[in-house]
Amino acid sequence: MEAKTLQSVHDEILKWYKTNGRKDLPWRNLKGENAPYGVYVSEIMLQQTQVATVLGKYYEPFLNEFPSLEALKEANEERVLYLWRGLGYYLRARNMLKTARICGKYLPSNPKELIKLPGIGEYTAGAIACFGFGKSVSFVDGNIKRVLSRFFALKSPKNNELQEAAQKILNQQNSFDHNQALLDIGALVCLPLSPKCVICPLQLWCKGWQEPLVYTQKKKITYEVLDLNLGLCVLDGKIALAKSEISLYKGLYNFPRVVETITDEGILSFPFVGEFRHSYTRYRLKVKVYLISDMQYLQERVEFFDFRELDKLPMSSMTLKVFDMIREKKFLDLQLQI
DNA sequence: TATCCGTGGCC
DNA sequence: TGGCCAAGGAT
Repeated sequence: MEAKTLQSVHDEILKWYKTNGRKDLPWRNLKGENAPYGVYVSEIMLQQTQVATVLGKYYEPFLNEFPSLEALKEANEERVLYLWRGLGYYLRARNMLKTARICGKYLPSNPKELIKLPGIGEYTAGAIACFGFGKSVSFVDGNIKRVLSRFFALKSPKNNELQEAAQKILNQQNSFDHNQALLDIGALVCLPLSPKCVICPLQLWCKGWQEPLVYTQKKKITYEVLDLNLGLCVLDGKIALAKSEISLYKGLYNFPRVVETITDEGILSFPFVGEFRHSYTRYRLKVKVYLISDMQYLQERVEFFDFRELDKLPMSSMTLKVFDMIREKKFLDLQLQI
């Protein structure tokens, strides 16, 4: 691309950004020495997660409780996971704590250093360097990948080709607005299935706009349906929960699974509390909850919690759904007072 | 390289 | 309603 053309591309991108870009994102308006930390928190939360979700319930409460990397460093893991309740991909939260403890007071500003930290990959390292430290660096996320693939007509491009494309089109004079503009164009204009090429500031130079779907083909997900039988076990007004030690929901408190016992009636003969559907990644769960009075029918080692302690524990959305269901059914009201 | 790791919202 | 998606990283 000629220098003159590139200049026009940069101008159009920034012009579009000034009138159409998202200026309301709190992590794009941070000042002072803690700006990199705020950007860091936002970038981790935004991994595979919608902006609206992060904005709604998670970003500000987290920054209020842990306003700096130094504050986060002193946190205990359960509290960090608690603030992550329902956000998903809980490894992110545990890795943030690890990173804070490794770094101490400040994050490094160099992408090559950032990427060595747990939970920070190629995209996040570049985004922190650019948005947090004002470095003139390029990076590629799902949005930018789509924009660049279409712009340069790259069919199933390899990672290094995308990185080179991003570097080639980077606006060194204003990388912050340029990169944020590319993210916004991807999110608002260059949509996966129905791109709005008519209003796109890049259409004049885009090599892929006439057949945009060619560049966004994805693998089909094979969903799997699973039954999950959980036990509601209450002793002396306390409820049994198991802290996960496997990668799924690691560090969170879950209802224990029930051992399968074959009876004449069917698989399980325990009193039935209720059921609901829940899905995660490629699994569709039908979750059934049974009342269990004998711990020997529980598959996991459990701890017992008073109902007053429950609201302080880190939990997944699935576990919160179990509590919602119990509450709705007025089940165990007397025993648990919930 | 492919799979695992969550969730809520959309149509 | 069910398939699909959204500012990825770790293994």
